[in-house]
Parts: sequence; C-alpha cells; structure tokens
Amino acid sequence: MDISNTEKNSQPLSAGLYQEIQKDILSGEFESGSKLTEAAVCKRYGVSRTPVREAFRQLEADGLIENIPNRGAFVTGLTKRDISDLFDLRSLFEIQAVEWAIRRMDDDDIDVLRETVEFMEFYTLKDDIEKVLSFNSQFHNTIYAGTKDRMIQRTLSTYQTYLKHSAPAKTFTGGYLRTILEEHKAIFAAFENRNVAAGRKAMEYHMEQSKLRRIANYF
Amino acid sequence: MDISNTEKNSQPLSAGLYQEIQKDILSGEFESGSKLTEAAVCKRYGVSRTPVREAFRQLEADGLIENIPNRGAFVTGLTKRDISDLFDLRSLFEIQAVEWAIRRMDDDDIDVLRETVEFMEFYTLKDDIEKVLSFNSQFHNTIYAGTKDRMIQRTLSTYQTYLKHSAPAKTFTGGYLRTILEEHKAIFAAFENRNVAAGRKAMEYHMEQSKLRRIANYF
DNA sequence: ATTTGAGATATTGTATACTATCTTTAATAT
DNA sequence: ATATTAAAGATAGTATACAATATCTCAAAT
Repeated sequence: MDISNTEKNSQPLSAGLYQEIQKDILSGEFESGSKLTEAAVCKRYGVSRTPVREAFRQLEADGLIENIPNRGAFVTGLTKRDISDLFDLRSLFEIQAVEWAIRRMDDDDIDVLRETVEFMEFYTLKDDIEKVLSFNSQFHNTIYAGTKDRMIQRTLSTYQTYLKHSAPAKTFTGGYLRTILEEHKAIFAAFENRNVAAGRKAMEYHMEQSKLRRIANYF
Repeated sequence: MDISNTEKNSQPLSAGLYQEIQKDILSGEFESGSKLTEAAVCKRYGVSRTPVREAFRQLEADGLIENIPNRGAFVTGLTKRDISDLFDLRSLFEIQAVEWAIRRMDDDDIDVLRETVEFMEFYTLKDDIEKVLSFNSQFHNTIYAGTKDRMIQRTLSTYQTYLKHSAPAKTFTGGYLRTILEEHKAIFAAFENRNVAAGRKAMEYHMEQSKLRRIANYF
C-alpha cells in the first residue's frame, strides 16, 4: 500500500504515516499488544525507516504505542473502559472550552460558528451523514480554536480523533441526525447570547447524550 | 554540550534530547517564536540529525514547537495565560483522577501512596525542599497511575512537567512546605477512607491554593 | 529606487549504510 | 535430557549521503 500524497499537497511522509497507523490502531487493524516492526511498516507503506521512526515517536507521544528501547514498538490500543473514560475526560474539557470560547471569541469568530451550524442543518435536512459528521467535527474544532488556548485545543482534537476512529461512525449516527442538530443549535444559542452558564449546560447535555448514543450502539 | 547518558543507562539519544529541549523551551532559554534549526541543535548537543528530528516530532506532539513542512520548527513557548489556563485544566483532571483512583486503587496501591506522604512529611520536617518537591510529584503520579487510565496519566504528567519547569520551583515553594504537606495529607485521608467526595474537595482546594501560590510569586 | 528572476546557498525530507543491542539457534557440557 | 553459552541472525539506534524545497544574493529590467 502506498501513502497517497494526493495532488501537489506535500506533507512529509511521516505525517501521512502517522495518520494511517493511528487509524489502523484505533480501528483494530493492528491488534493491541502486537509488535510494530519498523521493517514491516516500511514494507506495508513503501517508505524507508526514517519517516516510519518519526511517525512512531508521534504515536508514542499520543500513547498509542509503547516503545521499549532496543526492543521495538508495541501497540497499545484502547479498551472499552479507555473509551468510556475518554468520553468523561472529553466532557470535562468540552465544557471548559465552551466557557473560555464564549468569553474569548469575537463576533467574527461567532459568525464562523454560526455558519458551521447552518451547514449542519442544511446537510441534516438532506440526510447527508458524511457531511454532517464533517461539520460536526468542525463545529467543535471552532470552539476549541475559540478558547485561544493551544493545550486544550490539542488535547481535545486528539480525543476527538480517538473517539471518531474507534467506532464506525455511520452505523449509529444516522438515526440521530436531527437530535444531534438540536443539541448543537442549543450550544450555539448560548454563544450568540454570550451566556456561559447556558453554554456549559448545553454542552454537558450534548456530551452525556453522545456517550449514551455510543454505548447504546457499540458496547 | 553533551547529553549525559550517565553510567550504562542506555536510553535512545532522542529521549534525552526531548527532555533537554523541553526544559530549554519551558525555562525560556529558547525564545518563543524563534526557529529551531536542526543543524544548530545537532551542534549544541553533539549528535546527528536523526535523533534530533525524532525529538522534534515528540515536542511537536506536545505542542511545544510548531513544524512547518520544508521550513522548519518554531518554538511555541507558554504565555502567562497559557500557564493560568493550564492550572485550570490540570485542576479539572486532578479532581477526576482522584475520583477514579479512589474507586480503582487496591489496598497495596494505597500503601504506596501512604509511604509517599510519609516521606513528604519526613523531608518537610528536615526542610529539604528538593526532596519534598520530588515526593510531591511522586504523590500525584501515584494517583495518576491509580486511575488505571493511560490517557489521563499521560495528559496530567505532561501538564505537571510544564508547570514544574515553567517556574523556578524553589523560589516559592520553600515558605509553604508545611501548608503543602497538610493539603496532601487531607487528600490522602480521603483515599484511606475511600471517600470520593472528600477526595475531590481536598484536591480542588489543593489545586486552588497551588495556583494562588504560583500567581503570588511569579506573575 | 524598486522589482524580478536566475543562480547560489542553506535547510529540510528521505534513503541508505553502519553500529549496537537483542533474540534465536545450535553445539557443548553436565 | 537439560542447561549453558557462543555464534549467527534480526532488529533497533545513529550517522551520513543524497534529493527536494526554500531562502538569499545580486544583477538586470522597468
């Protein structure tokens, strides 16, 4: 298999590898506990060891593999409890993010958020799951950016990626499209009114429901 | 300068580099926004580019540098608000960690925690700041481990490192040794009694006070 | 004087070569 | 037969060589 550096987009090989391997670990393709040999990964993706090793260092920082010096890298997948815990941690941070973002976003930032919700609504009515999911992510990412805090942005983006890849999204999102839209609209309303307390409440509810939806369909 | 791989301890060069560069960024030695040239780092630490690049990937995952393809790595230090935010995020997680740890630690785990507190008390009475700080870190790390959750462990360890290195600890810890000890004893008491609510309260108080102590002495 | 662009230089990205360490294998001694 | 150990093979760690891209320099054109 080859890493497709589509078009003239030119990111380093290690970046593409990082995403691919991450996906393969989260989706369970690479089993938890199994060894990730550099040579094997090189062969699988058709690249040399240098970018592979660099991708390994990133995966290690994420906690997705464990590296034992001179022995190699071992996959550390996510257990069901890891995922459950992740929902709880994410909730804590998302609620804090809403507070900071409401306090720190300017009117232009909020317009961007408004647009995202409108796109979500548009595609919800067209039942385009793929697009709704994409704007769902974008909605949350816009809030993260609105905190103007790199640490929470980074942590939440990572968590979001983990939760997204660790379940086949389309299998369970479909039936809830309208519900999910309403939850996001409630959150956005709090931004428009600059109402921190309402925002926290709305996000807390959204997080609770997200976890319940996942548990109902996946566990 | 050379990376001292003391004795026969043999971790990869990239690991030592990672810690060194992290320290140099957090302490302000490498200015925020400045460029980290691979060649310059190689020369400074006397190693080749391979381990340097691997350390860069880890620092990038931490958000301590930003990498722009084909342009290089730029330092992204922590602003005062970043640090203030970090205290708040850490607080959220530490409180959650206490809850999980109280629920998940077995009696042996708690004995380890007890011993840590006893060492803290011993060195507090001897006014040995260095040692107290060390066991302080160990106390928190034991709680992180007690959560049995890799994600929160990893995130909190990172935050702890950032906050520790981003201020000259000894300048302000000295006067509070006994106060800090009491706060830790209160937290530990909750573990002994397996009292989640009390644990959360005690940790919340400890976090509040930590932030206040830092702000009083650093900002 | 400012702008443009070709060539030179510097820096990053990737592959390969070399070294160190670990693991396996197999031959020997008990 | 089991345990021990030495040699061979495999794999990770590091350095270097080469390729691609970006940046700089400076002369020529406007």
